[in-house]
Amino acid sequence: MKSKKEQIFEVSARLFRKRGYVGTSMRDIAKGVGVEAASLYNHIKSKQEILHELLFDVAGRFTTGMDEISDSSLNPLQKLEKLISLHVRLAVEHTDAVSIIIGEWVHLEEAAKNEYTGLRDTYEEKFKAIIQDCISEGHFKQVNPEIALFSILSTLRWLYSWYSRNREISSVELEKQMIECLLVGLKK
Amino acid sequence: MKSKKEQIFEVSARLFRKRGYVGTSMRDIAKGVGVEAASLYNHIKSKQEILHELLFDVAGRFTTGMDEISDSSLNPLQKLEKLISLHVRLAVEHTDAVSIIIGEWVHLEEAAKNEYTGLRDTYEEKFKAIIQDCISEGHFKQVNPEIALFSILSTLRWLYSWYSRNREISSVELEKQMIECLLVGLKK
DNA sequence: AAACAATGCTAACAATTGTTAGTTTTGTAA
DNA sequence: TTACAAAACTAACAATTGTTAGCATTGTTT
Repeated sequence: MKSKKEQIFEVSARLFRKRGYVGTSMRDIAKGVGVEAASLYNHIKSKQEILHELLFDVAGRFTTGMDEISDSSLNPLQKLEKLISLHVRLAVEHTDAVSIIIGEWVHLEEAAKNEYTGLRDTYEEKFKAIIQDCISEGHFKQVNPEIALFSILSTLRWLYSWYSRNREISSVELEKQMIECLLVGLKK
Repeated sequence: MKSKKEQIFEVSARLFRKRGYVGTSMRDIAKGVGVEAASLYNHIKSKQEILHELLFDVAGRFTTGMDEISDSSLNPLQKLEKLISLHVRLAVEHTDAVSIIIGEWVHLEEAAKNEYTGLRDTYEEKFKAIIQDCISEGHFKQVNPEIALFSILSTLRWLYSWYSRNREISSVELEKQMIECLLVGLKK
């Protein structure tokens, strides 16, 4: 059974995704939970805390996943496949939270925002390093690694959006197709 | 010389991008323009009108561009290249507005929101048709066209964000690299 | 100079915001 | 049953929101 605090986070994630952080009032959240707005404060400290919790929880899952993959003994191409798998899994399991991490981090208060962008930059750096390894070890052509990173990452970031519109595809199939499109290429 | 109305749209685009539509007040916009909030209403009808104008202006540029390319006599692969070129150009020339089209359309009021999603769906359908032509005419492998569409489009949508962080690259070079990554593929 | 419209200003409005204080209800342990 | 803590409620707060009304200033046309 879910605790009230968890309920609040769940409802908030759904509403933040639909109307944004600023566009969602504490009274909206309260209504979703089935309680008066003031009662929320028996469980949480502030509205900002909700955003912070939602965002850093899923950010942590990404960075943990990245570290495991990055530190593994797989070859760089296999690492990329694992990263795609990570993104697919998190997009499927935490659709709303992933949506928020992408669109609503700007509404974190200054200190938390800096912390978040730091995490994100580190994540992107590690991602890029793996792509560069793919190039130097001869798996990839001599493409601009920045642009390859950007191309892959933006697709992975959008996964949550696409997945919520096309639930019928299995995540295994989705993963396979993503590898084909992103890593192998479309051209015959 | 820019009219006051154009100034308002310009400032609004910048602020909407930074803090979102709901997170930007009319007083914020007024300060950016150098005027009192009430004075804005000599030039515009409402805050919603600003969002509507910004959004549908750039949406129109996308649909016009798509129609020209779609109706042309180019082969489907050339059409895709033209589409990439279109997205690069609009991301460079209208960075803020493109950002808004992606993140803030949810704050359109109901009727306009439906109109917008209609435009977007049509756009995506035409995009997908071109990809399907690429497959059936033998330019592309037998990939899932939905996923190929999604992969390409999400990268193109994220262009504005990447471009604002990496201004030094020329848009010609950017375009070339995008074609390589998105259409040809990374694998050696 | 007189007349005019365009555009600015101040002041105010009703509604909504996040949050707090104080009190009552609920559920559990003694 | 009594006692106590958890969690709900009502009421209210100061601030901010988009917008309007009414008036002053500006610049242009007669």
